Amino acid sequence: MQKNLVIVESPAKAKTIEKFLGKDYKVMSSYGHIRDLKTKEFSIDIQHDYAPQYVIPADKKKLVSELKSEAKSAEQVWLASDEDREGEAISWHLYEVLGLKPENTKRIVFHEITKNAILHAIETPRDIDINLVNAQQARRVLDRIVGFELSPILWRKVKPALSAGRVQSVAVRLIVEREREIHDFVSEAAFRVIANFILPDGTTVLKAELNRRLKDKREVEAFLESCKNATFTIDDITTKPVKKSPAPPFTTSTLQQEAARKLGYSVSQTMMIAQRLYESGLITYMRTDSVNLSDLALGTAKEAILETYGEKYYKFRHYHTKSKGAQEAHEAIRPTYISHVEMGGTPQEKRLYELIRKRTIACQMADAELERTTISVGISGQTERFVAVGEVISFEGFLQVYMESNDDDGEKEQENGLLPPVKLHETLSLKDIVATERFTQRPPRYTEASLVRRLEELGIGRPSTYAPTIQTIQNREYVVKGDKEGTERAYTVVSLSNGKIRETEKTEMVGADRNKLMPTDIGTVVNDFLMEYFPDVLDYNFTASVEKEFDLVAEGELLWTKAIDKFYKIFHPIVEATAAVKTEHKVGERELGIDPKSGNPVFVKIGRYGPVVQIGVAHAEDKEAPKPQFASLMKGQSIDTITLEEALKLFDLPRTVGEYEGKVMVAAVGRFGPFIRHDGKFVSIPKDLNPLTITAEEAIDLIKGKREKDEQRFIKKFEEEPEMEILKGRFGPYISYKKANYRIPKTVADPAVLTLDDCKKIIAEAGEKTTAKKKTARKKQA
DNA sequence: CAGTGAGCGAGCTTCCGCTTGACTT
Repeated sequence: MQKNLVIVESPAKAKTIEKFLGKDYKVMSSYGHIRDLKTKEFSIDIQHDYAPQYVIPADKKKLVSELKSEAKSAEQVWLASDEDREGEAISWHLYEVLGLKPENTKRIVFHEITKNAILHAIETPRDIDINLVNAQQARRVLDRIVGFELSPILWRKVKPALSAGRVQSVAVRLIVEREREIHDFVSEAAFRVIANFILPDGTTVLKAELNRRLKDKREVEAFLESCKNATFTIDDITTKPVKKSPAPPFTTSTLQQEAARKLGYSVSQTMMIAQRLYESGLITYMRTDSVNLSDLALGTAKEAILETYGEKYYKFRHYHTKSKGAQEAHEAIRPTYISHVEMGGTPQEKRLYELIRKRTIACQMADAELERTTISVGISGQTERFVAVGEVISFEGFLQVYMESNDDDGEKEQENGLLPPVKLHETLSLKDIVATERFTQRPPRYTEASLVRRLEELGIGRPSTYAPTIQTIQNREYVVKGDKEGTERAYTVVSLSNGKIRETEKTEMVGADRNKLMPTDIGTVVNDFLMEYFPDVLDYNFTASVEKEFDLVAEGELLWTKAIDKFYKIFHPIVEATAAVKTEHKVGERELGIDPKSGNPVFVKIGRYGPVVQIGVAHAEDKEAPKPQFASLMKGQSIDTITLEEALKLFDLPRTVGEYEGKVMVAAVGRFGPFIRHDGKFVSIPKDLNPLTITAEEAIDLIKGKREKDEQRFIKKFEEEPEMEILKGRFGPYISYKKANYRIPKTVADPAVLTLDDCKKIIAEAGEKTTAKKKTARKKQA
């Protein structure tokens, strides 16, 4: 017999709120949305004003029936989902699905999870805001139309199972365009000139840089020549105070960026760890775009700062969320209790918690004060000067606790440290001058985190979707996260020392990248295709402009169906027209030339299974005609750059490498990369070897190596039961029996002592579990 | 730190945003 039922979005929230409200209230969670469009069908009735067909997903049925029965027996139902568009829609769906009545249903919102805030919310209920709900429906329907009309075009024109959408397609575009910028980038060289002077004391060195870079070697030589007999005098010393302010508290996107820079976590790793911290009650909600801090948090941060650092270090700061229509449904990401320093958990969790705690405290601390000193060294007879800049921290302020990192992975500018004491008009003696050829930097490739930052700047995607979007564009093989080897570049160093000018050639590695996002052939082809036919959807401002429409809907000034209709009337005809274009050649196809052996044309294109070379064309009607030949491109090759010669070489595979133990060895490229087949067994060919050039000796070494490794995998075999094996795997020892694998219980200290009967027992015990698991695994795949 | 190892004619595939789950053999 419950008097009141409160429904919130997340179970962790439900737990805390229940404590505040006492025994007259039962608090349950909807676990996000409880109803959505069907997953496999279009589910929008275009003819009838875009009516959406909503269903309750299978995994929500049980929850919904529980909510329904609780709602029935409650005197009053309180819908307490978040205050934003999605939250309002969740409340509305609950209202509809649970069959709630207006007289005993109330909609409440609160901005922080404290007793006072919740009690206040209960005292000031309102009704469901149907305009806000309609803005959400418009957003949902638009995304479905875009996704489900564009994707099938890609299946027909490019490759099956591809996808396109308002968010993911722009993410891919950013990466494709950045790669083109990098490709087209021409670096410019200039000489950076650094002098080392000796102060009058005869020992102290002052390092200073010329106030401009010199164009070329001739200019450098002329300049150095002119310095040979010049005098160097300190002609100016200025000192001015500089202030630095702390960064605002974490949102999802800034947390992802800082955790990547400072801790090296991937975007999804950060979210998983943050989720655990949230569930343990250590931090506030981790999916938020708000930089707002509750009064309680501001108060405890103040206390912590006063106690640890003193009054001088404290400064009250209030941060405002930039996005218009400020949906301060959540707070910034912060520790639940700022006084809480030590915590249990894994080292990863500890490090992320510490990062969040420090950032939160720092944002309420005083500015750091620095003194920047600039020393100018004049050169007799010249207008150029050498300049030395040094910074001294006069008051640490927030830097005591936390300093935000930046992305630059370019060349490190010299640290501005402390400068030696000097006097104005002092004459310095020259130790040496070194002019080093430096090049302008190409634009950087995106990391996961910097892509998230860019998407957020464009207003595309939400905190809950950044990580999944990055996953999707990689799953579709539009983008790969990987390393790029650098290239060697020569540069010149010209120096003046002991009155002599010397020139040396040096080399450096440039352009190497680790863990960066790069487009694949598929990503590039799909992007170019979409850019050609659907530039409006791919426009960086598309989301912003439809959001403006949704805002009008939310304010009740525009019918949501009108907003959708306006878009659909323009969009759908293009879809129809594009689908109707019969192309003989696939999108992105390129002719390389003629195969000298057969005289047939050679193409590269995106095939059913990825990039492929094709010789000859198919003749569907003529069964006698020779079929075209196919060969997949190898890793590192691209349909944009592959030459006819390279393409024809691919047809040399599979290739017989030689014989070993009386059996042939064949090199080929399979689904998982290049391999050697020998005696019915497969061995992968490592990166540094090529299946086109691998020798018999190298292949035999690989086979031997593989055999050795296989031996080490076995912990135990049983003669009486050859199908039973104990093996070493990635997750520890396991039993393999009749092609199925079984985990060894943790109670077994040494798996090598297990007998055949022990193994059979383990299998029998695990038997029921595994069959159940397999069923769910299959469901997931379907 | 394992396992896998083709094809280019069906079938099925797909969106974005809200939320955790049951578990790695």
